[in-house]
Amino acid sequence: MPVKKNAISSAHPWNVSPAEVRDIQNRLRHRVVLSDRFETVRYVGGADVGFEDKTRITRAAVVVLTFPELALHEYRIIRQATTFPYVPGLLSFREAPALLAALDALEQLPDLLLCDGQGIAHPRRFGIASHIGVLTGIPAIGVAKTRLVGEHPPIPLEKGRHVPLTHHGETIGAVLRTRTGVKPLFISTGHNIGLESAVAYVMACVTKYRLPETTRQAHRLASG
DNA sequence: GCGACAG
DNA sequence: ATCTTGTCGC
Repeated sequence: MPVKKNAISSAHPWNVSPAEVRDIQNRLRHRVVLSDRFETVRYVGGADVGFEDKTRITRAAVVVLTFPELALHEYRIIRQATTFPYVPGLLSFREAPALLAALDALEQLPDLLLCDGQGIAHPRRFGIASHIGVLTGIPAIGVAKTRLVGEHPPIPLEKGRHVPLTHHGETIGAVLRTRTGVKPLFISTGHNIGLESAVAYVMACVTKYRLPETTRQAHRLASG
């Protein structure tokens, strides 16, 4: 029997060139919602991507954990040919297709999704977390390990402390210390969630490591 | 023209 | 991201 095709990827073209993708981002950026649009969170998801065969194969992993226990409930791994190069600012066109396919295969969609990468802390305010959030409607948070754009003051060393990340005079995210004395994480709204809530949920998903359990587990599966 | 630059 | 060993520090 034919495999059911991903409803989202079939409705949105991914076979585009680096020249026309910025227009797509500028067209979709206006759909991003910066406030909480969800109720009780029972399942939190984590999404990450890894590569095989010298980046020829994209390996996307999505995990669903119970919240607030953070126990693994379900996970999905999708492998497919890589079709887009890595270009700063265009990450979603390289990684989102496989991630959407993995999300589409889930039995239980998460109430909140933590994505590896930026949300609106992006040149055109449309990083991968926003892209996935807008296309799926799932509240999403951008959790990046390093900065793409923006400036910020020094961050206090204590766990939980955070400072605003600004760009062109506007707050686009927060630089969060998830563990005392450890390199901070760059948090930003992806879609359907406010920044303060995003920071709180990320901290609620952190146990004893710098990265939240969602991203840690997704990363573990995306690597092999 | 010279740097910066998610994963 | 991926290719890779040892090493510094709590």
